[in-house]
This record gives sequence, C-alpha cells and structure tokens, in this order.
Amino acid sequence: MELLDETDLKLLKILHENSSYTTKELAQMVNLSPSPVFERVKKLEKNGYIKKYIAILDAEKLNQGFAVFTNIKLKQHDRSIGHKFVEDIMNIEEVIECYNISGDYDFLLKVIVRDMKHYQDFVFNKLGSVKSIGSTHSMFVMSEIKNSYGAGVPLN
Amino acid sequence: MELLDETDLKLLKILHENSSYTTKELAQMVNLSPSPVFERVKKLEKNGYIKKYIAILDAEKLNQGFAVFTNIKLKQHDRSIGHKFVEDIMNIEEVIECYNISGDYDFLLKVIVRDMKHYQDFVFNKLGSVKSIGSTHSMFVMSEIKNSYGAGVPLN
DNA sequence: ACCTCAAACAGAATATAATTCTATGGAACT
DNA sequence: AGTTCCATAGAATTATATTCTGTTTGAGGT
Repeated sequence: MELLDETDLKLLKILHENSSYTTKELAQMVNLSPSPVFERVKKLEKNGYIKKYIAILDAEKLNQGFAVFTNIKLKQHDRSIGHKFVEDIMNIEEVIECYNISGDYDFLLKVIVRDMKHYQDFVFNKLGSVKSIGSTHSMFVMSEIKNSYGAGVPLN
Repeated sequence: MELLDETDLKLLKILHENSSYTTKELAQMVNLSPSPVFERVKKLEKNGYIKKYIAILDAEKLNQGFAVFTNIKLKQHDRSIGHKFVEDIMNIEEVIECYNISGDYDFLLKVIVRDMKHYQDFVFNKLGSVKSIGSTHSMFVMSEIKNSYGAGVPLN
C-alpha cells in the first residue's frame, strides 16, 4: 500500500477510539460519501493497518479490578530458559500483557486479578510454578489515570 | 443486572477477542438462535459490561513501534501537584496509558513513539515541560510477548 | 401435583446498514 | 487537447441487525 493520506489517518483515529459508527456516520465525519469510506476502511483492514475489532470490557464489573505490574528477572539467560518462560506465561490467563524489557529486570507483566488475595494466590501458585523465574517485584495499580488501549495515530 | 450466566461470559470472552462476528455466528458459537444472543449482547452493552468497541491498529505500520514504560516520581505529594500532573499527562498523546502505582515511583506510563530518537525528544520536550515531575526511569520494550488488550474474562 | 407467571427462546418479519455496481469528474501524463 | 487512471457520488442489491409473535421452560405459590 502506498501512503496513508489525511483521511485514512482520520479514519484510523476515529475507529481506534470507537468502532461502532456506521459507514454513513464515518462518511459525514470525514466529508465523503459512504462508498469511498467503505473502500478505504476495507483497504486499511486488508493491508493490516487495522488488525481487528474488539470489545472493551469493564474489569471492575467482572470482578477483575485489581491490576499489578510485575517485574521479572530470570534465573539465567539461556535461549531455552527464555523460551520456556514465554511459553509458560502465554498459558497464564491472569497475565494480560508481557514485555521483554531493558534494565534491571528482564520482563514486565501486566496482571489482572480480583483482589490482593487473588494476587497473592497468583504469585504463589501460578508464578511459583514457573521455574525459570529468579526474582519478582510488584507495582500495584492504585488507579488507572489514562488508557487508550493501544497505538495512537500520529497526526503528523 | 442480576448475574451473568455461562453464556454471557462466553459471549464476553469471544467479543473481547474479536467483535467482528455477526449475530448469527455468535449464535452458533453459544448454541442459541440469533435473537436471544442479540438481546444478551445489547443487555451487556446497556449494563456496562461492554464499554465500547474499538479497532486495534498495527503500531509498527504506523511508525509507532517503539514502546517504553516510564516510571515517574513527583517532586512533592500535594493534592494540587498530583492533580496538575494528571492534567498534563492527559494532553500528551504519546502517553498511551498512565497508572498511579505503589512503590518507589508514583506513576507508571506507557509511551509509544516512532523510535529512540523520538523518545528522547518526548522526554526532553514533553515530559520536560511537566513541572511536577521529580525524576524518571525508563524501561524500554524490546519485544511484546503477549497482549490481550484489557480485562480477561474469568471462566470460574 | 397443578396452576400461574415471568423469563428465555426459536423462527418469521421488517428495518437498517453493509456491500456492490455503474457512471461521472478531475488530475496527471503524453 | 486527448487519454488514462483513480477516487468519488449515487443507485441498486444483498446481508445483517433489529423487532415482533407465539411457544416453551422453569420457579414459586396454592
């Protein structure tokens, strides 16, 4: 795909914040008729600029209101140890996000559980059984100030 | 709203991972006909279990592939200083997420920019102009291992 | 055990939006 | 100026969302 123009970026920005608009509504927002807007959105999907559409749930209402960022240091830094760690992490549903990071620790996890009691349980039973882990450090989320759920769109 | 049953949770889980299914498809997945599924989803939206629907974009393709977690310590801990900090952060588009956390630092930011050069620019110009900030510490994301974009659904 | 009521359901009917198609207009190029 | 290409508007069509109706199921009460 060539380059995205102003309208494409505007559409991405809108859809990233709320994808429930009808094509007609989108058309009005970018001052076009529905058909070119439809084609543009399909092209953005086809070319991977839009990966997928998802529903954002209310964690509190689902009794999943307790978020923790957990730093992880591995015991050793073999390729196989790292690979095993990743594999284990993928299967733990409380781990919502996982990043390989620079610095004092090797990984940063975002964990979501019901409450502190469940976090304790998570650390002992779930992380406790991941043998590649050397040490951990927890940062508890006291409140979520801002969340735009992913990449922003540069308006250049 | 009373309590969510098995089917509601299943619908939430499906929609959280991919909200592009038609009502008919959802119906097949949960072994019901389209109308009750439609009503259930509408109820989940109306009662706030589903907050909204969004498009997930490809940060790499949008030249926004460089993620950093930035720890922030405030100069002081007045209510007014904290409030001002939050206000400033809300207006910085590179800051995708912001949490008030426990521990050595006061806040954790997730920042997304084009590359290291732009991060440097972000730190000097954007964070640099937020006067309430005392010190910062950056954890660079070398790779994203896992991301499920928000709350998981407990399958209890 | 029977009755009553309310809720959830399947299936049909309708409304609305998505998607496709066709023809037009303008910009770039020759 | 003529030609080609591409994005567009608007109409036509198709698919889906949404509403409606009648039926079934299950809980609570007698």
